[in-house]
Amino acid sequence: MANESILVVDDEEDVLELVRYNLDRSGYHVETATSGEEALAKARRKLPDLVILDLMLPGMDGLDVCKKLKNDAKTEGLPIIVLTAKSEESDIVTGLELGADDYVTKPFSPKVLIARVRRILRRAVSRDMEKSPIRIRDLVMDPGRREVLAKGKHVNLTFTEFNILYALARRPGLVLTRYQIVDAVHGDDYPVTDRAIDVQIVSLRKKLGSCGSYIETVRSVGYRFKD
Amino acid sequence: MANESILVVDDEEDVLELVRYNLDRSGYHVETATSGEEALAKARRKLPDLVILDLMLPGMDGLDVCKKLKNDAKTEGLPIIVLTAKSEESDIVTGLELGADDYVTKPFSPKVLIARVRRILRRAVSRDMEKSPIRIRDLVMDPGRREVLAKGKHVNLTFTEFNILYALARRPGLVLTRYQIVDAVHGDDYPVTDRAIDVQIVSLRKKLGSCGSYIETVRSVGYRFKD
DNA sequence: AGAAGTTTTTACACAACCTTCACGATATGC
DNA sequence: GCATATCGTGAAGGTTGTGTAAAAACTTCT
Repeated sequence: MANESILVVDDEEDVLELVRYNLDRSGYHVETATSGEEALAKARRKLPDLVILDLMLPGMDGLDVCKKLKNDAKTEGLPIIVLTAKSEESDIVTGLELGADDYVTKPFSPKVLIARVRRILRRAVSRDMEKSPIRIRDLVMDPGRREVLAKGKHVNLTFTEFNILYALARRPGLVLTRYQIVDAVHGDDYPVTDRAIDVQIVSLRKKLGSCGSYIETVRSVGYRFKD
Repeated sequence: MANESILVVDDEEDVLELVRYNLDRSGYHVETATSGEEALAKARRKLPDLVILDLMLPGMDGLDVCKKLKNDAKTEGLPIIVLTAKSEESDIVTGLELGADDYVTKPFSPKVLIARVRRILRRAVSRDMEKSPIRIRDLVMDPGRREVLAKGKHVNLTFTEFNILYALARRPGLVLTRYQIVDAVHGDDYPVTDRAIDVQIVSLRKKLGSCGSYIETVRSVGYRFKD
């Protein structure tokens, strides 16, 4: 896989180095910027896959950078992780409202940062994947439109139902455990009982009518889409 | 299902009880310790699958425990979740640098804790999974799909049958005792009579048809997959 | 804040499964 | 070839996992 590039924006040199070192070690390509202006310029010139943005910047504020990135058509889809001191809680909220995807509070552990980076990038990748519709026998799923057709008839699924079906239908034959399904729907370590999945499966099968039997139960393991 | 054992270390009795109650309910086996020394002793005596460690301990500090666990060859691979009060942020970082795998800040919700526990434990398990299919003569096993083909024909195996066959087929020619097989299927110390294996073997051979003869009996030792 | 819709938990029945048991079959050592 | 330990096998019983409905807990919208 082409290794993703990450733009890190912070005015403190040592933070920059710490982050660069760790991301490097995890196989990412790192660009840096020490001011908001530089960050915007670099982001526009060579679109990175992710921006890690300190909110405390000299001159142009981190929140402004965030806003500008989200307002530019070219960079609006760019995921942003906001870096902030614990005390600036309100900034976190503002940041997230402005479109940041996640935040990490200083002081942060490299491990946590890397984990967040991975999660965000994984999400981005799967967003790309979601472009091409899936067609299996008489079931069609269009991830872009979030639309499902079973035997040509439109089926109305909820958010969770759609995601579960998509996770299964994307890799027919592959068995997913209930917790893998939870991950696919809500991201890592979302706290639910596994029985929640069963309930969703029931209503999925019901809504899908005769296509409902495409979802197979693999006893004491999980579920799979019939191949 | 093999239930994992978790060692919980905290000096406050009520925290201990809260954690125990919730982990119990989720099907884990819980051991407890109220001091660092006790924790180290118990961890070494009977290796748990995971340690939940409060950093605030009387006597030996939680960080020391963490360090000691990571320095002992026997326990270095042991995943650790660190429990800590919100205010001790710097300890979290230190903890993670010392090799802790995750942290939860007090006060914590049981749900979140359980989710973290699951994630950590799952990591260990799923490393085994996602393996490539095995092909021996006219038998094919795909662990990701939990699918078996004998002479090109699909064979429907139960959870236990599949696991036994997989354990044997993974190392053709190697003899496994009945208890090694039990371990492979249910994890350590699962209480069954060894005759239970025989019964499973019978139905396996029956279902596999002519491929059934690939499973050889090694009298007074166990079974093996014919090489 | 209330309502509508969605998701999760809870509880229970039922079916599938695993283990045990009992006894016959088969191998092994003498 | 006989005695003995070990294995094969069918049936019974207990355990576990799943389907399902209904209630509780969240969300979102008004």
